[in-house]
Amino acid sequence: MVTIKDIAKQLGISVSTVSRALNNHSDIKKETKLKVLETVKKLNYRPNSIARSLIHQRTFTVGLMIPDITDPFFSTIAVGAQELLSEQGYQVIIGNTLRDKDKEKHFIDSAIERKMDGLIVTPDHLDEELIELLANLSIPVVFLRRKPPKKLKLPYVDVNHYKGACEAVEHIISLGHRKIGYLGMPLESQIAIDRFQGYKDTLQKYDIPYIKDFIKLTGGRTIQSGRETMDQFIPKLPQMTALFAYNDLLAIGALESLAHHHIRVPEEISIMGFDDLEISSLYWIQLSTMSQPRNQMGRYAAETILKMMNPSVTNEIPEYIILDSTLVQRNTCTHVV
Amino acid sequence: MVTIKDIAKQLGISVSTVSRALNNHSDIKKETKLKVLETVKKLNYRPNSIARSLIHQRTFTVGLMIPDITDPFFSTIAVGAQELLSEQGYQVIIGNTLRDKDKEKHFIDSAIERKMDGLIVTPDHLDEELIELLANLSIPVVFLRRKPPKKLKLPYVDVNHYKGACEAVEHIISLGHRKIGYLGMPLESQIAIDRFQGYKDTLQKYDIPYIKDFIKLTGGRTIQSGRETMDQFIPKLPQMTALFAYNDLLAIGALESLAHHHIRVPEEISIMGFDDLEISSLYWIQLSTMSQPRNQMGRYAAETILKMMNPSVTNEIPEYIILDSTLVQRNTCTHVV
DNA sequence: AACGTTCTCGGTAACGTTACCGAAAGTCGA
DNA sequence: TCGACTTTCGGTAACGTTACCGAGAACGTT
Repeated sequence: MVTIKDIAKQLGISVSTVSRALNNHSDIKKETKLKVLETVKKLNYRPNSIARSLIHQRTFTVGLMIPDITDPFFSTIAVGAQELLSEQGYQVIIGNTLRDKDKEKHFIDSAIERKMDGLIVTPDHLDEELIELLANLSIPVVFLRRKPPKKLKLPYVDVNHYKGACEAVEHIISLGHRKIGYLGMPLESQIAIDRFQGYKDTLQKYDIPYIKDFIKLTGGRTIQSGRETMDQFIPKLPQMTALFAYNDLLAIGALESLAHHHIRVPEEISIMGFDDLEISSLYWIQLSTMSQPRNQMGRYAAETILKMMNPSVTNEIPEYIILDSTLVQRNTCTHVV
Repeated sequence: MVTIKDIAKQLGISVSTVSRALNNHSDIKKETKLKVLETVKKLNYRPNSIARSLIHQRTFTVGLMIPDITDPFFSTIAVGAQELLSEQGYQVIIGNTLRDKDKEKHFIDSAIERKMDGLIVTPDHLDEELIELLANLSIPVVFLRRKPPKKLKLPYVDVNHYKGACEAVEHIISLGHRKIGYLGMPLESQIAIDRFQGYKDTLQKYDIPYIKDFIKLTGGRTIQSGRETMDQFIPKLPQMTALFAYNDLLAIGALESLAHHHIRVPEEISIMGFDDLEISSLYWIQLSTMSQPRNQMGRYAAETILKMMNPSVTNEIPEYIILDSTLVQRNTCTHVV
């Protein structure tokens, strides 16, 4: 490998002079600087950022821990974060955890040992061990899509799931529906709780009775599980005129089930999703849904971590950034007949 | 930051002894080793892999350059590569180029400066400059989804696009079709050339005349552009009984267009795709297609780069790995009436 | 008791780079 | 021509770690 020493030797000058030439210091003659740059090209020298990192105690890398890059939801967030960070010279290291606890822990370990400058995380398994790990971290951390436990006192970026659910249900109600079901996830995550609460509170706000038979919770977060759960819904269907799903995947699963049972959407039942995935705008689906600003979430998380990594008086670090989701009206939600 | 020095100081021993304790060397007393490990825990010491890299001249990082992580096609490849590499202690750094030439160049630059141990690339803009850059690289490089130019002499992993196209068209023919159109990409990439050639050669093999009007090439690789191009096809449609599309996105665009024009698939026309995306198995689409072993491609690329990074006599480095695609029969391809 | 062997440890240099300090050379005005 | 200042450079130490060599202690053998 060609190093700064080789250049110094070649020109008969010292390494410190070469270093200064390469880093645009002022105390160097223009002539020698040019000679150095010339030799750099000739020898195809490339600075070793490893050595640089060791001195500066900065690696210009940021870790981004997400559950699944295969999921367009998260990859879009990742792209948003990456765009901003790479503009600032940071390398983004994606940790794909597949919602596996050991992988989450392993990634944070690796972030410590590789001396990343910051960390953006969407942890799934936030148990005592992981909290302890994050608490002892000496680098900035931003939470994404999850409020950090009080103990941690870290900034976070999320959308207002509660408000989004309220608006979704409110829209359904504004179309005249009164018998509105909910197809959701078990109340194990805060997001699931918030969206369900939004559903319930909005019903109450409009004096619509809460009917337990209109609620069905699924196991997985896949189209398949949405479909299977909807199959169980079908018998009670005549009473229901609209259904609010926890997310687009479940909604699409429901659409599959309904199509399979020859129940017309939206004529016989209206369906509302949450997320606005790419596939939701497909010709055959055209799902009405709440769109989340995914790319922006990534960007805001990046912006926050940048502020934390480069502290200055003028840069206030926000406690949290809560974004709004927006209603996207397509073809699965219409006036009750 | 707590370093190896702090541990040495705390115990009144030398840093080299601590280092040997941490690296399982034999010339150390069990007693002192235990004391060291104890202090490591007490002080929450973490080895600094940056410093380690500097000495060992290895960073245990591998760069993975892909056009778009948002595309499930590439993210699945990435996951496959990541699985294998992280098992071996490597960190994967994903470079999302968005098919932008500057970003490709920038990522390779960054790979050099950060002293990555290896590189897996799917370059889009393989011009002289980029070839030169790759040629001067002192680290192993594996090409993915693209044959490297002769000048480079690097191993590559790909599927046999020609053979896949042949099998697809052969399957269509076996269903009795003789009037088979092609909806493709401009012949700018090798993949586009191979698939088109497979289409043409198979027609010839079965003495089916090649009709120019049955060929339409699109601009983009999106559903949208597939749809728009299909709209132009519609007038000539009565003569055609089947259509082979360059990939699933174009095929789905075609399905949209056909649905919009109330032309029934597969009753009036059969459609065949290539790639087997997740959405192709959706209830409303059920696209017959050629499935590419995406995860495996990533794994093989990882396996190859691992062999190159850890040379030994027993490990032969393959010149190339060509995988087969497999026919997935769904509902868009049926017997001609 | 003297010897060779094994076990255990410390000191030093090195990886590639930059910060810092001091010194030599050049410049300028009086 | 002299001092003061500026310009330009080199040497050294440091970042955190490991490889290498040599030395002392402990041990057993004759």
